[in-house]
Amino acid sequence: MTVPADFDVRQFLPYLLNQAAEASSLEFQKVYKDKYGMLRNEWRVLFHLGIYGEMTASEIGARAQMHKTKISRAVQRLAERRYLTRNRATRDRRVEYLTLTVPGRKVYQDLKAIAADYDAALTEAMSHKDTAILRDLLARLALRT
Amino acid sequence: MTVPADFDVRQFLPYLLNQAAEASSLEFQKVYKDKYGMLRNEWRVLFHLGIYGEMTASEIGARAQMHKTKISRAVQRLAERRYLTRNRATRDRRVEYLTLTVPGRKVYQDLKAIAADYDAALTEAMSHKDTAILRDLLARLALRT
DNA sequence: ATGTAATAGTTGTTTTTGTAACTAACAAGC
DNA sequence: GCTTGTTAGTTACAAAAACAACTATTACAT
Repeated sequence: MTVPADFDVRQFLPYLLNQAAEASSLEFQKVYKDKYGMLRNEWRVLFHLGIYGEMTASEIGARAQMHKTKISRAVQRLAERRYLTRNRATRDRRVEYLTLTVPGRKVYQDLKAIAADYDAALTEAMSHKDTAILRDLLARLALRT
Repeated sequence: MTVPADFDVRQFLPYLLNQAAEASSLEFQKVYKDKYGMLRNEWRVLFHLGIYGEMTASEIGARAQMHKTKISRAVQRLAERRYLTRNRATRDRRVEYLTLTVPGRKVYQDLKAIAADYDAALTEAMSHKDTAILRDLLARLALRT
């Protein structure tokens, strides 16, 4: 709890993180927004289903650290667009299994490829070692919740 | 444009950045929200004025990369709470000089101290060298806009 | 001097988010 | 079986953000 008298708020980690997150999200956001009319939460749900296959809303919530209302609305919109299908579980009828449709998987593959390119562009000016450190620290910070 | 077939979207930098930003902002957000009823944009405006002293809204916008409507509304609320005063410039009467009041500066000092502690807690588990890399890369990513 | 464009900041309207309350289904104890 | 508590997901309402249009003032070219 020792507070250095000269602490510079411009170096405050949450501030830097938010700035970097906003700046780096902008360009890619335009892709899924303009090209597919998707919101960020929808893109997140989509890509979790793309990675893990069939999942329930709660499972997505646990993985993505998203609140259930966000997921509920994202799923609704993705279902309207026919990017995923919902299947009520027989064993526990509260639960719904979510699966990407063929068009949904196509969108996922497309966005994933664009994301890969964009990620490469973002890290272009960084050393391989530094980006590894960056990703590791970010993942750890994200888990801190 | 070489896309590795095995690109893992979970490692996508904007995603990691957003996750880390959200997680690390949460706790501190509670402080300025619960203790001072402030929004994030207000805290940002406040701390820019705390650092740089008298500024105009546009100057804050340029430094913080915030849109002018965000600043306008943040300034309004900070003025209502008497945390800052607005002074119309005589030379160019479109411009307003913003300055923290004594209570405003007090709030800034308090939040800054808490931020320092919190920053220390966040980086506790990281090596000094790694946090330096982290801050540097984040700052660079933020500038990329 | 006068019309046109640019800048500083505000306001209004629409989206999106956050919070809390809700329904439906299950689980466990009695 | 029946009450009580828990979980999955949805919906309603309030708060906040995004976006566009606006006013006032200055700058600049003719």
